[in-house]
Amino acid sequence: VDERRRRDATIIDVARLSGVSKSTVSNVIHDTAPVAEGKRRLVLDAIDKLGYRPNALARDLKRRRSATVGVVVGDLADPFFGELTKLIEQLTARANYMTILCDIDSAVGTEREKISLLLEQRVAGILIMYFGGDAAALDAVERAGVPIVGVSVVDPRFDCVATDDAEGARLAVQHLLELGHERIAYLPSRATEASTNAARLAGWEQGLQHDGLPRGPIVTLDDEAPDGEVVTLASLLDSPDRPTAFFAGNDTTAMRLIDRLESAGLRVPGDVSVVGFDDIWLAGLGRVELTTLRQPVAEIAGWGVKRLFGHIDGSDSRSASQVKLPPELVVRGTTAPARS
Amino acid sequence: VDERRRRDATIIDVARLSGVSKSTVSNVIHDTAPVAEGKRRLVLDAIDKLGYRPNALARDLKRRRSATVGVVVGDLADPFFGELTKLIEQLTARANYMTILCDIDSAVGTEREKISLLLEQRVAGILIMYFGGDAAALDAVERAGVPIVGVSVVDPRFDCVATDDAEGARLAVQHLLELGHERIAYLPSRATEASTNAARLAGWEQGLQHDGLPRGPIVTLDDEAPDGEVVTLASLLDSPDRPTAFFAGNDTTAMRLIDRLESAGLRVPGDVSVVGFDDIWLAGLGRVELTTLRQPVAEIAGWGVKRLFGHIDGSDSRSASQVKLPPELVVRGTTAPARS
DNA sequence: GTGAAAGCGCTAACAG
DNA sequence: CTGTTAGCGCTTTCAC
Repeated sequence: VDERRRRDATIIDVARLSGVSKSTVSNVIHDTAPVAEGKRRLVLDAIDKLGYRPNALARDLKRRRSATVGVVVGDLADPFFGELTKLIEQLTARANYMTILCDIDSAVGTEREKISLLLEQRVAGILIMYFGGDAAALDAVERAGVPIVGVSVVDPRFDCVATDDAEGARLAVQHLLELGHERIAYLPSRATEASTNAARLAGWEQGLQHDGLPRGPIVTLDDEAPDGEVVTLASLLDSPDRPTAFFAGNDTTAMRLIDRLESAGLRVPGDVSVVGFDDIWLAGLGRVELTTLRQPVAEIAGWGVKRLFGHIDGSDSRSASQVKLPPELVVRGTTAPARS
Repeated sequence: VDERRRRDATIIDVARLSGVSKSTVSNVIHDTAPVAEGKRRLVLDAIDKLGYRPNALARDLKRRRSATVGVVVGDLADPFFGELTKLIEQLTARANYMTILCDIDSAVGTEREKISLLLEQRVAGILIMYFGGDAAALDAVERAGVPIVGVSVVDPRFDCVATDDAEGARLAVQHLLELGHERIAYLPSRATEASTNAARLAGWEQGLQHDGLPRGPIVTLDDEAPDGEVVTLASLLDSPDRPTAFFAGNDTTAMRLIDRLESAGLRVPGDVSVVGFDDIWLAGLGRVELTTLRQPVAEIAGWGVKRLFGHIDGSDSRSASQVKLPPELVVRGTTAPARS
């Protein structure tokens, strides 16, 4: 006997047991029309007795919209995205929607397919924290008429809410310049999405230009063959004009960098200064004391979810617009004056 | 004109456009029966032309089972659970299932309700990383015949796969004893679930007993009124017989503890030793160098998902059994010999 | 090989 | 107030 194939109680079972019709049951469940008190009790009892639980699949099929939203994240293991995802899930739950999770692992490969699956599930909307840039995926979403909003991501093709990354980078550079640094490198992060990294890179360039300084190198921690203008950290350390400061694309990258620097015998911030981005909770620990740019993560999540639901219930317009929230420079112990 | 309410193309549209019946379309989509090559092409073309995407809601309703699993987590913002969740999502996706996420925020309050919603979605199974102990919630799952497996959680009422927490705690204590510590406190973590904390606590007690040593205090970082035998860290620091070592319930708690200790002027490991649990990636950083117990997180995720699918496809028996994976002591820089 | 038909469980008119 | 009815989009026998 396959116990699992036992059929769940349906609304019809409830109707039968309580001696009313399906509609009446539906009415007492959703309070969608007044029901005589006697029958209401009967129905409630029957529901209880049968352990009846409405079938969301059937409901959503009928309503032609589901109460789920898709959440696409680049790397859940990064504490910043863990926190952001957590907040999003909470806000979404509060709106009585469930969250379908997709971790893209910062790889473009699975993007199209995963989004396609989300669409098959008929999600009411998509919150995307990492966009690899697959135009076909976006087209599909568009054609399906499913609203999508970028959270901590910026792309002109859809609504976005993110920290003002360029501004943050400018603040970082400015801070470093004020400390007398002149050779400032940039270290993009892997978990962070391309456009975000690009914006931070642009801010870094601008900050430098503003002072008429040459752009420092773009660095990677990976020792694999660096492509293009990217340079490995290892190759930099021995260089005579090694940067005196690094601006990292996010906090975890910054922490990794510091680790590398220190195990190469350099002191932070004595020999080299480092500033991160995100201000994850760990950045504030006494042993880390990372100077960084705080992202207003709760606001980002709040805005993102709010805008998505604005689109879902049609109260919001369809035009793609960008909300940029200001980052805040948090000066801690990984930056110090440049040695002259 | 409400663009969003435009109906998606259905299988009937495809059938009409390609001049065949629904069944044939279904057959070419699922390759469930041979279809003449000519018709097959026609159908494929029509699908492409219409941008047809099967409706998972309808499919699942008909099949009476959905291709989703519910994932319940206590605190996604904790890096350990972020990573575990990520792994679970990947494995689940590989099995062509989608993941519905529920963050319980380590609060029992929402547990019953969230699980109920998962059941309404007719998830094929539930993976639970945090169980507050709500028996009614469990009953409901049971009655619905939905398989549930605990991941990094142990409870006799369902299948579980977790690190051998007691063993880990014993190893921690043993390590500390070997270093000459005699007053060893335990600091449970908040993100971690009660039974897990209990197991670690039990292991800690056992380890101590084994050497005939008295149990040290159970400590909390919160300065709110501690209940029962729990004592605040603050009250301990001034005490003449302050512990010389702490065993923390997880790495983030350990890192918080170190922070507190150090800002109170104590040196770690000079004055007091600390060992964590989990071995999250950050624990290995040069600045942290946390001595901890490594959980085999990939194995846990792998086993958990595997067992869940074993139940889903009926190949696994229904009896609740516990899989315990061995932790590994990783000695780093937060433990040192006790000062005599 | 292919199509017709019977639902899956529920909602939403619409009558009474 | 309450019941009847007509689907939502798809899978799955079962004939032809």
